[in-house]
Amino acid sequence: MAATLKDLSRETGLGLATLSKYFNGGTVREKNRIAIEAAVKKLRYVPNEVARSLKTQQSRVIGVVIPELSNTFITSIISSMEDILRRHDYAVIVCDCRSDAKREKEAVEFLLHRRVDGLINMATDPSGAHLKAALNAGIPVLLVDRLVESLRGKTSAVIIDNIHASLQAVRKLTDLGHRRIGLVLGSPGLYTTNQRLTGYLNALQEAGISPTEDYIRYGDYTMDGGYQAVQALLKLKKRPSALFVTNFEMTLGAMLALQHQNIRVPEDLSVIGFDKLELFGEIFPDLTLIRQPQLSIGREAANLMLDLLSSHDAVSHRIVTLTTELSEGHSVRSLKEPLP
Amino acid sequence: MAATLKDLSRETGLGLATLSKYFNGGTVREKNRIAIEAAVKKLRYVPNEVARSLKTQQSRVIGVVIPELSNTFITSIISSMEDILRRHDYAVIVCDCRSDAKREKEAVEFLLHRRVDGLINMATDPSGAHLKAALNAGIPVLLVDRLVESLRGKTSAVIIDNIHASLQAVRKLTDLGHRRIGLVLGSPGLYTTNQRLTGYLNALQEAGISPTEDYIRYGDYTMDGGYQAVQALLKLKKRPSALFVTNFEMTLGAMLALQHQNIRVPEDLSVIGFDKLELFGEIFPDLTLIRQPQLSIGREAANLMLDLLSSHDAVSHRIVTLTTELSEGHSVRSLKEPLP
DNA sequence: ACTGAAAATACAAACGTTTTTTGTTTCATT
DNA sequence: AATGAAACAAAAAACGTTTGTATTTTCAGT
Repeated sequence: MAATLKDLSRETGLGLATLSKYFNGGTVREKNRIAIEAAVKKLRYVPNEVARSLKTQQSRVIGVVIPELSNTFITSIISSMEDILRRHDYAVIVCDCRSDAKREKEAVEFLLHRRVDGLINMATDPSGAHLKAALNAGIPVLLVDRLVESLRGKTSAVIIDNIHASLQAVRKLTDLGHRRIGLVLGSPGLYTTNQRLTGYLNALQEAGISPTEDYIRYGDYTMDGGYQAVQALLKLKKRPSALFVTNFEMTLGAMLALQHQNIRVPEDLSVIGFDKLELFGEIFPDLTLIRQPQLSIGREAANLMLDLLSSHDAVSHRIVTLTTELSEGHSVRSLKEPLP
Repeated sequence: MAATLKDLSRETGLGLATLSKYFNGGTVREKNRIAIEAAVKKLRYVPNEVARSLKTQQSRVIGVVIPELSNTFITSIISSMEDILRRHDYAVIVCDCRSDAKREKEAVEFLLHRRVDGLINMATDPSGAHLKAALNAGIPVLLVDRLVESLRGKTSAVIIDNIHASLQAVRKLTDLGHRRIGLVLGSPGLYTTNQRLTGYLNALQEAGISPTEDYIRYGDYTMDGGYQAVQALLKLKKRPSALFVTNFEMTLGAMLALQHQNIRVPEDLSVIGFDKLELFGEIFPDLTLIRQPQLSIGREAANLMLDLLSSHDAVSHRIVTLTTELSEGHSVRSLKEPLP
């Protein structure tokens, strides 16, 4: 059906080598160029990337393994990543593993069979076991958003400065006189959970506050988890005067819980959230929150991967840390001034 | 680096054909099976899908071209699609064209170069020009969510019954005595826009109401568009008593506009929206709306594509139409009963 | 142990490129 | 007219599989 180089060769009378050279950016004589282009149009020739991949031993495909496709934080990262990679002629195969470690491992194996040139992973399995095969195969692995301890030094990564983000948020609260600060974290064990907890503890220490176990809650990074966590916090005898919620879904859940309990923000309770996303920004427009630069994360990841692919000099792994921004709304009040 | 069949052949003393047969589900002698499995483990052999693709002339890759990756309606379809396809050993390359017809065409070409076995497209360009190359190449094309008129009979499709969905919603309103019904549509020219308008007009006719041009607004399927459209509707001398908003983002925008204008739902205005999505359901929990079965759309699309791929009997194109559901909340009131 | 059929295997060609080698043509420069 | 470089042709090997044909092995039935 589809035309091949051989057909082109017959049509133009040129040799395979010349044609191959033409398609790979080499120079050919003007009249040959014209002949080739005419033949391409006539025979509707398109280069067969599969054959090319086999010969060059690179597929020009990047595998991306993520915990969840239906998550705007993740898709906006992927979107900006894919954009850049495709512009460099790399295709992206995305595998959604539904936050399931077994599926994640299968996805990595699936991608290795397909001989992807590189792997980008937002890790579900904190042990990193799923990535061993990829590292053995010698293909570059790039972690996004979550570091994997056991792979320190073996992979590159693009992350945000979680500790500082958390520190910054909580410091804001202590600066304004808050001493009872509730923290809503993701699932225990995850990299970002640990980091954001550390930042919180650092900020408390800085302010000379000793942490209260009851104020630290785990909400699984889901809206419902955030909702439950806040409900629990509100039931405490000594209620917190402020909340820091460490991802977007949980922030949404937290706000709903507060709304349902008729708690005013910031009069009754101060709140700092996480990840302003377009649509939701309009619903709770005045929230103070930590913003992650999703577009930059995607861009850095794509560029770093392209670097890794072009420099074969093996093991120069880089960890790119991006900074977050504290976007000030009106959901935090100072305890030092009385309410009007 | 990576082991090949030849290495396995050397290691086990078996021929290539035998090994190939083994990997493709054929039977080999017990002792050979054991030898092969040992060698696979020892040499860490993984089949090279690229070589396999070249030989078999199928890439086992499906290309998916969508207008926007950061859209939960779309990603939830893709998610369920990818799940099924991967289980059948098909990889999915997703190309986000940002609702740009030029990018869409480039994406299709990109995928054709990679010799995808099939193409799934939620079309941005209503003319369908971008798909010609794919049809010429003879690969199956499957449209999702949006039909392309010019391709009638040349592609399969999975859609919802837009006319009926719209009819059902608007009939609900007329049944309750509403006669001034505002309609917020997507971008002019899009398939779904036209269909949903038709359903609206049919319902009006059924109720003996002649349509008012002022009540029909285009909101581009964006939240902001919905917001603006509703604001314009509210400025009319004869305000509508009810609204039907035809996608999720616009429904959100509409609700915000109403909130900002202190319009009570349903006391002051009845509203029927579109596409309940998890997170938002909690924010406006009592909305009456049309629900699309995203998971089913994805599932049907995947299965239909698998069908198309296995049956080479060319031109048996099928259009699968799924039904929507009117999910009743409390955002619609009857004009036949006085307010309490 | 002998036969015959079925199962298992070996061999080689093919898929569509890239790349190397060897040798030829083209064409501007001296 | 001679020189040299760039462009070209032709042929062949290679990438790692699959597959058709031909050959060998296996083993039940005698």
